This record gives sequence, structure tokens and C-alpha cells, in this order.
Amino acid sequence: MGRGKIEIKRIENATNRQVTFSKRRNGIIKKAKEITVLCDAKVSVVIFANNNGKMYDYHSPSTTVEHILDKYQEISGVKLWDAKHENLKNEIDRVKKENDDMRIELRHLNGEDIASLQYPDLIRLEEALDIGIARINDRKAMYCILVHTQNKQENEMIDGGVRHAPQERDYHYQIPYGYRLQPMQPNLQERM
Amino acid sequence: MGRGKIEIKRIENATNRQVTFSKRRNGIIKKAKEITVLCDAKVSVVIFANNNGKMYDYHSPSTTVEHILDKYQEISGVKLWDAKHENLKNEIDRVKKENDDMRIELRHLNGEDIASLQYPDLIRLEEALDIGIARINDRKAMYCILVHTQNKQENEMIDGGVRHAPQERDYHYQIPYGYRLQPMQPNLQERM
DNA sequence: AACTATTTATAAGA
DNA sequence: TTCTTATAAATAGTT
Repeated sequence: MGRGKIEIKRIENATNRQVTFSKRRNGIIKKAKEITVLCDAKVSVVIFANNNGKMYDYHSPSTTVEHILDKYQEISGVKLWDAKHENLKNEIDRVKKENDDMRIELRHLNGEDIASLQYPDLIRLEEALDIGIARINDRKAMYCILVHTQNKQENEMIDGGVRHAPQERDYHYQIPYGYRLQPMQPNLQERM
Repeated sequence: MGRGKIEIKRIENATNRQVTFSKRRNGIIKKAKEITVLCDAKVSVVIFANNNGKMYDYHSPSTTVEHILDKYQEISGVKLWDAKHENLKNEIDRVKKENDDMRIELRHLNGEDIASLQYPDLIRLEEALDIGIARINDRKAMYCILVHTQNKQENEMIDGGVRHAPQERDYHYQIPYGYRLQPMQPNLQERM
């Protein structure tokens, strides 16, 4: 489409090549704009000149490059982001694995999904639970002591004619009256 | 460039639009190939049909999409990866948060880091642990029953003159001789 | 999917 | 470069 027909092969004359590049580049981008409007298409064109590396591009409106690339990946199956994001993905996998392991352990501690466990595993679980209970009872006992002390202090204050508003840390209303101190676990202290 | 001149605006007739899309799409990709050869250019064209979402693309040889994108970013200053990056980071944060929560719960169940817990939380924990222990004991009991049955079967086999190789599921070596059955937890069945 | 009358793109020249 | 213009190529409407 010009004064003469040309063969489609590299134009050896640099000036000529540059001129043709410029003309045809504009042509392609014009066509891209046209098909966008005429046919409601999404188009993305990126052209680099080989000599100066300058870039020319067109992207149809309401189409971000990201969007086009996402679709490109999805359809072509090429994973563009992998190189860049492999590390992040690996970390996600690692954390998710950790997550799954903990979820399983939690379920086991709750006595769920234990059908597949060997007998020694059951023993181990029971021991872990026993330790937990021991420590929690220990802590409960400390609350009782604390409340006891606090009550004593409050009584002394009333005696002195001063009454305090209930504090955040007035726990005793949560503890049943007469709650008995749990005996300390004799073998617990060495672990704490 | 056809029988009649057309205005560059959306073609309303769907069939016509589809035909024009097809023709012009081929035209653009042909032009892209030509400029690649003639001018030694790097070209990337991606076209999506709006109706079926089908993708058509061309990328000049020795030009990966990644390469073009890298250059695109470098020149345009647009950070294409950021959006993707952000999503992955958010997921990591989300999973890590889940992770931390579970880690805390595990520590609590183990009776650790409970100094900051309120009394009702301690009660809740203890109840959870009790349930776990009950279920595990229940399971242990099932092992004992199983082993008992198995032993009986083996004895019968020996009586019949046949001796079997030890099976995978011969658990009894893991259970101390004379291990006594744990009493079932009376309030456990309704939960299982 | 072909055909072809026209429009459009562009190669070569100024 | 940019403009011009002859001609090749693309394609709108038709079959």
C-alpha cells in the first residue's frame, strides 16, 4: 500500500526503517482505537522501537493494564507474577501449613479427630491437658487469694470511713461464694 | 476502506459488530507482525472480544510478556506489581493473625500466659480441657477393648493351629499390660 | 466464507 | 522531517 509493493523483511536502510516504523506505529494504534470503539473490544498495544527503546502504547478506556494482564494470565495460563511473587507465595504456604498444624493440634486437645491417633499420642495429649488443667487451677487459686486480700482491704477502708467505687479488678463477683482453693500441683512448679 | 465509509462509533448490529471485530482483529495482528519484521520492533498486542471474552494476542519473537511489562513499568513508572503485591501481603497478614490467635489459644490450653485472663476465661479453658480429657479417655478405652478382642481372636487362631504375622494394627504392645479401662464420662456421650 | 467497490494506509519521492 | 501522491492493502457492504 504505497508507491511500490514491499517485501515483509527487515528494512536495511536505517532512516527508511525509522520512517516506516513511525508511520506504521501510528497506523496500528489508530486501528486499535477504532476496533475499541467500533466493536466494544478491550485492546492493549505496546510497541518498542528497537533503536532508541522508546515505548508507545495504547490501552482501551476502562481497561487497566493490570486487568488485561490478569485476563491474559488466566486465559493463557502463563504465570507472569510468579517470579516476582514466589517468595510471598512461599511464605503464605508456610504460614498456612503452620496454621493447619495448629488447627489439628487444637482439635486434638479438644478431643476431636482423635480416631486416627496411636495410643502413645493419646497419652501425650492427656498429659498435656493435665498440665494445662493444673496450671489453670493454680491460677484460679491465685484469684481466690487476691479476692480474699482485697476484701480484707476494703473492709479496713470502710472501717476508716472511706468507701471506694467498685474497681475493674473486683473479680470476686465472678467467683462463687466459698470457692475452695485448689490444691497446688506438687510437680507443677518446676515447669513454670 | 470498504464499499462505504463508516463513522467510528459502536456498531449496533451485533452480527455486523462481530464480523467487523474478526476482520479488524486479524488486520491489527497482521500489522503488528509486519512492523516487527520490517522495523525490528518489539510489539505486544492483546485484544479481548467484549461478547465472549475470548482473547487474541500477538507478541513479537524473543519478547516475553514479562520483558515487555518490565520495560513498560520502567518507562511509564506505573507499578504494575503493587496491586498484586498488596493482595498477597494482606493474605499473609490475615493468615498470620489467625496463626497468632491459635498460638495463644494453644498456649492457654497448655496453661501458659494465663496471667492476664479473667476468671470466667479460666473456667472456660478448664471446661474445654475437661472435655478433651474425657474424649481422649474414651478413645483410650476403645483401644483397650479392641486389643482385648484381638487377643481373644489370636488365641483362638493359635488354638486352631494357625499363627499370623503381627499386623500393623497390633496396638497392644503400646499399652501397658493390665491397663485398666477408664470409666466412660457419663456426660460425654451427648457431645460426641 | 467469498467478492469487490471503496476507503485507508503508506512507500517513495519532493 | 513533513507533505504529497500513486499505489497497495484493508475492509464495509453485498452475495
